[in-house]
Amino acid sequence: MKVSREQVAENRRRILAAAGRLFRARGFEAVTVSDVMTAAGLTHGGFYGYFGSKEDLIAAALADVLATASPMPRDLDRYAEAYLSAAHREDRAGGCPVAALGAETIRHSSKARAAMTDGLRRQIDRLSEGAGGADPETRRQSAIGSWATLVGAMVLARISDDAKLSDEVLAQARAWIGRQNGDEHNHP
Amino acid sequence: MKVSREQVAENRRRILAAAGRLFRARGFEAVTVSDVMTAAGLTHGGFYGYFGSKEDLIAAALADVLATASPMPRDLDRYAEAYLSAAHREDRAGGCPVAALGAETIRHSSKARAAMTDGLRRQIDRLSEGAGGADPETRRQSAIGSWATLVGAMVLARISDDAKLSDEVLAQARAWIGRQNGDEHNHP
DNA sequence: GTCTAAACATGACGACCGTCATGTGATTAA
DNA sequence: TTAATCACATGACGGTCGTCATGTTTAGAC
Repeated sequence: MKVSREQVAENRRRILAAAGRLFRARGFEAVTVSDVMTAAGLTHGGFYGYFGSKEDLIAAALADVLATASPMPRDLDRYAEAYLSAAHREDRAGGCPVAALGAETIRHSSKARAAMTDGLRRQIDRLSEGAGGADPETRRQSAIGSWATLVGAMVLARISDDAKLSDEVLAQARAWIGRQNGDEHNHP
Repeated sequence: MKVSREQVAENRRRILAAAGRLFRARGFEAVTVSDVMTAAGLTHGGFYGYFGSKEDLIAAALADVLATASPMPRDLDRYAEAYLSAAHREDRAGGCPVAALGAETIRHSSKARAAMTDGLRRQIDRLSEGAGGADPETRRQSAIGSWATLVGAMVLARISDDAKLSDEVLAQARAWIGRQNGDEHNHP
């Protein structure tokens, strides 16, 4: 049962996409190689024709998800509004890989960690462009501070089993970021 | 081989302490019941005299760690300085359980999640006391925004395999929080 | 059209984990 | 001092997971 070249390419894409979603939803360790292959429409045996090990898949899936980042809105406030939404909080499988898997990545391969670090660098650069202020160093500070706030607020909002508290965390974090940016413009 | 009443109490304390450290260091799933019992100086068989299941242990260990929070410094800036330190970044096993396990807790028992939510509520209250500003609602916003920034910055700093970038994340997040508090005092 | 190599399904393997049954020896209450 | 209880060690059980060997089928080259 050989398969066409295009089919192979699409299978690889499907495996990566399935792994990316499953890992974000359940974490690296709770997802089985068999789970990923089944979700990709295959059986577990073919896996090792695509990746050398589960650890390799983790690194590849992370790099894949991080490569296709969401488009950057005009400014940081718009980005925060979209990121800190209830829809994003509910959609772990399709949401930010840093908020879902950031804390777990440290314990895996150096390639997985390198992929995350690369994503962090690119995200800081992207957010710097959308930050207010003339001084590049100030914009970089806003980018790092805002990104930390966004990731942390999403983790906290997902922790809370009290919907009211969870909503408040999202709203207050949005306001907190807005307060920073607003202050920026008002400064001499 | 019975054991004295005090020994039982100390064993329980040792099991919880070992579980708290191991979970923070390796995550819930990578830690074995046997690992915890060995670290507590016992063998795996006695575990089910103390807890009904591993899931129960997770909830109890989380509640235990969250109950003994670090003392609140005078103001939010001092707290951020201590939290966003290189020492804390390195000490996963003894550090903040939210930064280490927050994202994973969602996938476990409702008791574990409730313990985390309770910890979040208490932390917001604690940080509100150290926040600047006269208006209680503004102080609460500073507490939530700062806490999100602290947790997120620690996650990001631990992700980076580039020490320079990791240090910068900690420093910029500290400055970002300080900018908020500083602005606060200067406002009319 | 034939041959070959490759992709995937099936199935099996060793290892490990959570859990529980049983035995044993010390503690505590009488 | 003795009897009954209880905490823990030992060991075993299903179940599951990552990985690999093998067989089967078909795409692609000649």
